[in-house]
Amino acid sequence: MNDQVFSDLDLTSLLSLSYNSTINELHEKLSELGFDDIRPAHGFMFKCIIPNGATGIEISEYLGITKQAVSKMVDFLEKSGYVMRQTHPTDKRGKIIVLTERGWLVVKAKEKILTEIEGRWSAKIGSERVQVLKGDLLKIIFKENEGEYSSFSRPIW
Amino acid sequence: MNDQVFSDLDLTSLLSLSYNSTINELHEKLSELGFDDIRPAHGFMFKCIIPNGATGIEISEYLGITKQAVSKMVDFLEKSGYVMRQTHPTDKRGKIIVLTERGWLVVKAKEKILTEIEGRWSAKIGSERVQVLKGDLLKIIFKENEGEYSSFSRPIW
DNA sequence: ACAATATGGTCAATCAAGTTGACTATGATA
DNA sequence: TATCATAGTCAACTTGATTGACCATATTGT
Repeated sequence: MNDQVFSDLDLTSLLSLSYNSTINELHEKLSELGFDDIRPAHGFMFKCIIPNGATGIEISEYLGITKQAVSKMVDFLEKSGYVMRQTHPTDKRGKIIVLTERGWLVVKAKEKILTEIEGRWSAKIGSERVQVLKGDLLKIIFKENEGEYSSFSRPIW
Repeated sequence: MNDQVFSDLDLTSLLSLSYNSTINELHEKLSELGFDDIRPAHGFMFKCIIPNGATGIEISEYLGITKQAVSKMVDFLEKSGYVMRQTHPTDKRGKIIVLTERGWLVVKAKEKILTEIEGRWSAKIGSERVQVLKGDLLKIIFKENEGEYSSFSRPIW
């Protein structure tokens, strides 16, 4: 196999590498803190739940998977103590998924870790450049013609 | 569920969104060109194969999956005409996976599409800024302390 | 030289995370 | 109030990975 020439990477590969290395570091650190059963998709779900809970259907639309798959994920996360199913206040068919105390702990830990990582980047390229970077990425994901953000790709965590 | 405030996204989410939207667009366009059976992992494998072929073990290390999983992928890609297994020139145990003509076609198409996308970005934020962006991302994925690029995250395509 | 061990690849069984389809209970509507 | 729609769960299946066993060939140590 040919060696990868890093200085010649296209933008897509660079985005992939930087994103993946961030997510890997995040989950390594979470693992060290005892949250070793949390996968990226779980954090993605937490983002949908925060701050006031969400129904299974809402989560499934957010994650882009079926409601049955969400139900299985919630089974797992409920068993491991991160979320709870609550009865829906107005709709007796529905349930609301909310974070438990442990769920909030992992969310706080995630924020701390990501802040650290972003801080390391600021130390390396300067915080102004990080702001420019964020602004540029924001412009890039904004679909010029359609005037809205791309719908098929969603942030994890 | 709370609405996503796009202007307040952290860097990780921005990287995820921009990466995913790029990959989605790439595969949509490939699909239109008739390469609808190609998944991102396949393109990743092509990158390892180019330009002189690779053994199954090499590919498995590159992709970070088992050699058995690679073998199945190669079965699929061979059946659909993108790669071939060749006998290894010196090691009678081994085989070399190489691209077929159709395999090269999809690689060329991918390059064209990614160039278009990067060009669109240049048109939007300016090509100098795209260069800065690339340089910054490169610095970010370079692990300062260890003096080497992060090993667990690899580019797709 | 050759016995012991390591390596490349495949086969088979299994696992994990998703899917589709069927169903129940409740809600909304003609 | 009869009908249709919706939220959630159960069960069966699909897919892309895994582990373990195996064969053929290479490499190594004595």
